[in-house]
Amino acid sequence: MYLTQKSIYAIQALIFIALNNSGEFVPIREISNKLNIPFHFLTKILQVLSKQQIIETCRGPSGGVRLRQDPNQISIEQIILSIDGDRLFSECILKLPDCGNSKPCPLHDLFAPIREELQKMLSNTMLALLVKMVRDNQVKLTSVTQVQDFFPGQKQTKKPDHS
Amino acid sequence: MYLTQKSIYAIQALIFIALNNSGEFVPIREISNKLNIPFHFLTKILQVLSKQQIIETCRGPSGGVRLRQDPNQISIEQIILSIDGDRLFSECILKLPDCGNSKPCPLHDLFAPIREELQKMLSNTMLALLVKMVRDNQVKLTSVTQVQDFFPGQKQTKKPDHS
DNA sequence: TCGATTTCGGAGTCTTTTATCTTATTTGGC
DNA sequence: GCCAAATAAGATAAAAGACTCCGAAATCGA
Repeated sequence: MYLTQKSIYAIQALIFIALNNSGEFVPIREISNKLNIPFHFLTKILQVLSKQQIIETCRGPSGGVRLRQDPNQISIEQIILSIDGDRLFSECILKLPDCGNSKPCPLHDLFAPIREELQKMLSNTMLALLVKMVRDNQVKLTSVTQVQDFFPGQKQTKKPDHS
Repeated sequence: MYLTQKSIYAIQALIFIALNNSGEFVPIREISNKLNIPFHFLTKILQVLSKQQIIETCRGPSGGVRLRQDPNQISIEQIILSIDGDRLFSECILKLPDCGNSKPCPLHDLFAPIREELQKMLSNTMLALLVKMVRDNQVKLTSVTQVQDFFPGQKQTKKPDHS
């Protein structure tokens, strides 16, 4: 309703990448498997984040992706803007093409403060905070997974990959 | 981004119907023409609003639709709920199926107050208020139309209908 | 250098939402 | 009773969003 599936995947993936932020590249396939995100779809999302300088990629064996910026510097707003553009923050609620302050739609003025607050919240929320919450097990990143499952415990039940 | 096209059309149509709230039935074709809403699509939306007791319909010559409730009693929230259900107010931002207060998603707690405020605003905003704003020409209902155009002024340039 | 592994990028498919078409059914007036 | 005007409802089509496939390019290790 608020975010596209792309943005959702982008946020989840970046949290996962930041969790493994040891300087090594995380293979996209691993992200896809652990978070249950369709592999090829994720690939394209990460390509966008790469062009936006949020992550960097490396091909070949032991390649993958890693953060290019400090997770304390990456806001959730920035992620959403990279993937969805600014529709969430600026498009008219009733989709009137020229809705603005001079001749707004009936909901414009009522909505404006709320979406402003939303944008403020998202621009003040840094990736690092969400990562901390996941790491402390206060929140979950997927419907079934616990943090422990993200890290090389032992016998990884090999799931069929989502290619 | 926030509302589906159906909800948007529903809100616009109800404002238009309330503008013509003289006790007579407003033909759906007229709403469709004046607001540039696809006729058959609008028909189905209004059928839902009819089942929800928000409007009543009448077939046959000089038939159409009219409000069943006082526009002061119809909230925008109610319209959205009728058409889209409560997804806007309750569905997890990251679409985690079991995101709740016990084990939420990373954005749950940050989003909660904002969407609560959104719901409060929409439940406090009554159709009558939006109607007044349109009537007073403070806001516009479609991208091009002025209030005067809604009422039988004179030579109506007959547009091709959107069937 | 070769082969395996991984991302890149273009094209194509599937699914959901939005919109259209067609055939009833109801209603009112003559 | 019949015709015209309107909504009701089901089937179909188009557009957008979500997802897949495949060949190419880069990289690493043997």
